[in-house]
Amino acid sequence: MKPTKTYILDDQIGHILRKVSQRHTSIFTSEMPLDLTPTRFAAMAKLLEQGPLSQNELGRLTAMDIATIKGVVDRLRVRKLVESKKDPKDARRQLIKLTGKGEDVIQAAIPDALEVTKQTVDALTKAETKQLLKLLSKLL
Amino acid sequence: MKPTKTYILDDQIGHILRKVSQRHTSIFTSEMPLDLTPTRFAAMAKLLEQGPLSQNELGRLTAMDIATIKGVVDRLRVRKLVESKKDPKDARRQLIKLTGKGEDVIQAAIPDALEVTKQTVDALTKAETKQLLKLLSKLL
DNA sequence: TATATATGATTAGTATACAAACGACTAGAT
DNA sequence: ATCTAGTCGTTTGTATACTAATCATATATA
Repeated sequence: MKPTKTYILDDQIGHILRKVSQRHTSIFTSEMPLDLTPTRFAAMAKLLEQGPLSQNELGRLTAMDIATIKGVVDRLRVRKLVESKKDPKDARRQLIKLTGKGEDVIQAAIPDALEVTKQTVDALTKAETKQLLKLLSKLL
Repeated sequence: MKPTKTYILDDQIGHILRKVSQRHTSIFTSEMPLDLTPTRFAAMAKLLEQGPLSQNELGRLTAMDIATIKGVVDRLRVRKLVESKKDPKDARRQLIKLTGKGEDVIQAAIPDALEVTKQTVDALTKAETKQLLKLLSKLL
C-alpha cells in the first residue's frame, strides 16, 4: 500500500513567508500615517533614490510587473505625487518623476518606514536580523 | 540644516520578503502541473489535514481573510474540488469539505508542492534552512 | 535600406488581499 | 425569556499581482 505523504502547511517556507509578509504589511498600514501603501511607498522611495525613471524601469527596480507598476503609477498620478512626460530621447517611454508634493510626502514618510522595518524585526537581535537578511538574500 | 535620512529600498526587510515570496510563487506556478494556485492548494491541503471545516475556520488556518477565503472556496467549488453543506449544529456555518475529486487532486499535488519547497531553499544548506525557518517563525 | 528582434506601454482577464458595512445567528449573562 | 456581545457569512470597493494579447517605437544586422 502506497503511504500518503504527510504535508503540514504550516511547516512550508512558502506559507511562512506569506504570513510574515502579511504581518509586515499590517505593521506598515498601522504605522504609516499618510495615505501610502507599501507599493506606492516603494515606487516613490525608488524615484527619490534614483531620480526620474521610465515606468518599466521603475517597475523593474521595485520588483513590480509592468501591469502592476502601471496601476501604481496611475494612482500616484491621480494623487499628484508623481507626474509623467514623454522621454525626448525615446518616444515609447514615459518618464516618471516625483512632484514637489510627492517629494515632500516621501521625505516625511521615510522615518515612518524605517520604524516599520524596526518593528518588523523587533523579536530578533541585531545579529539575528543580519543573519535573516543574509539568508533571505540567498533565495533571490 | 536637517539631514535627509537615507532609505535604501533594497535593504528593507519588507521589500526582500516581497521578492522572496514572488520567487516562491513563481516556482510554485512552474512546478505545479495541475490548475492550482498557492492559495487554492493551501486551502485543500488544510482540509486534507483537518477534515471538514467551516469557511471562516479554514480561512483562519490558512491565514486568509474572510473575504479572501470566500473567493478561494467559490473557485474551488466551481471546479468541484470542494463542496459545502449546512452545519447541523450551527445554522450560520457552511461546512466545507473536499470532494472525491478534490482529494485525488490534492494527494497528487503534494509531491509537487514538496518539490516547490525544496527548490525554494535550494541555495541553502539544511542547517541554513532550519535557521531561516526558525528566524522567520520568530517574526510571526 | 529592409527586416527581424527587442523594448515600452496599454488593456483585458483572473486571482489574491484587506477594510468596512451589513444581516443572520449563537451563547452567555441577567 | 430577553438582551447583548460575539461569530458566520456576504457584498462592495480599492489595491496589488501576473498572463497574454496588442500596438508603437528602437535598434541591430544582414
